Amino acid sequence: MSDIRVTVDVVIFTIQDGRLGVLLVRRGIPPFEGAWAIPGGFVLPEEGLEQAARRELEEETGVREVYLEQLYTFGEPARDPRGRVVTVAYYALISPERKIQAGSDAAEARWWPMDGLPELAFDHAKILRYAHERLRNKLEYTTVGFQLLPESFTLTELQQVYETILGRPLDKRNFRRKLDLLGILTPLKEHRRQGPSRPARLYRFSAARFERLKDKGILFPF
Amino acid sequence: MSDIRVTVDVVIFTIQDGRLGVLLVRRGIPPFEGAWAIPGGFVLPEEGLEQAARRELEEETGVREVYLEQLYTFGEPARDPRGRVVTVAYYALISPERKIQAGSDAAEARWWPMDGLPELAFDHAKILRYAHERLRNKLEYTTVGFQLLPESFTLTELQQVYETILGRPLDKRNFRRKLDLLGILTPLKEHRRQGPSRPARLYRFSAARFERLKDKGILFPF
DNA sequence: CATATTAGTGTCGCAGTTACACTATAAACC
DNA sequence: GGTTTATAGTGTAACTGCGACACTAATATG
Repeated sequence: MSDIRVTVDVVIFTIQDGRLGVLLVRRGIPPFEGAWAIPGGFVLPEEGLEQAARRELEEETGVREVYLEQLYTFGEPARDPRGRVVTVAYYALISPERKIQAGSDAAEARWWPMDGLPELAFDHAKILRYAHERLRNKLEYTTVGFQLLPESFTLTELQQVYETILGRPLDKRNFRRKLDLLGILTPLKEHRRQGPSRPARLYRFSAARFERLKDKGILFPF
Repeated sequence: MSDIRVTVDVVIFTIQDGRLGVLLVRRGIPPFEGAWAIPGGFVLPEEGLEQAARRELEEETGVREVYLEQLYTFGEPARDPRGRVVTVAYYALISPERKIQAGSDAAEARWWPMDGLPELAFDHAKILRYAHERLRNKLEYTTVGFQLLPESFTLTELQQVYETILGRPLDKRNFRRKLDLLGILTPLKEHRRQGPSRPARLYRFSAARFERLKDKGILFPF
């Protein structure tokens, strides 16, 4: 009697040539035929919620072991015209190098920039807004930003990720000072050459260092 | 086929003679017969999730219009031995003066201090830990603390609420200075007399003032 | 060799935070 | 009514973190 259909929806963020992008799939059938939707699907009977979200994520993008966090659960009775559906929304961050096969199954799927979204099905516009806001907040006090970059990156690239998501420019020297104080970056020997200018040193995120800081309650202050 | 039972559980916090307290109900039937549990119940077919949580809250305590926030959704396949149950957990804050009728229906219900909990049913210990942590975090940057106090209160009482939940002592002068700077308290004419000592001035929270600050992005820094 | 382009670096002022100790007031007691 | 007792209430100084700000360094390109 009080059984309800339960789905997971996964907001998959990435960095799209300097902008924040999100993966959407196009609906081929009503309701909202032709509109775009957040990838998701039913939770299987023997499957945990996060497990279901990871399965959906892998089906859509082919990637595993990415940052994934529960966002919120949406359950307005009228959110799906076909009947009662409660959806547990997650969001994931994947680095541009990994977004190999957007849309492996038959459905049409593509990346959209967050500042130029198409028409969205159901209450998915609301879910996306909420996910974006959560990401912004999370960025201010954690290191999730690294999840959106490849393993090695330059400081300028890292700063651009932060500026993109926060939607405001950051001061280069202040940005670098804070990173330096945190001591969570390991400089590499290599440099990145691009165009007629000084090459930038590559760094990688040193998770071990970060874990120690996190244990002391020190987080990421941007 | 992928229908799942969906419940809401509501962690109801209050202040218990200077300590953080939570309302629990005793289970009269297996599984976990005799153990204590977070009040909750099934989501009705035509009912939103928050609406369901408010209904449970009112059934247990008789109070409405309290602070209520979605906490997290727990859905491990094995969390309920009777079958698949996904629970959307909420937490609520109610002031001591309002906790009139703990356990209005037949079930045994009582307040427990968070630092001396009984044995808990299902994964409810985990849910409580998570709720406590969320409350602590929330307290650091919002004004939810006021929700746990009666309409008028002394500064010492307010400070005790913060110390109780944060689990650390705060400096009296610094605490008062911050409140003064925020300007969200209105002093009243009355004082509270208790025992052989100087009476403390009563204050009340001025929500209007707070809303203006919130709009500017200024929050509560403890 | 000159030019263009991005990388990389230090300081100073301000604001917010912490640490810290004494006086004020009313009730209770004798 | 004077003394005792208990809690309320108040200011300052050092420190720390944060923002604002401009020039030199290194390589590719033509």
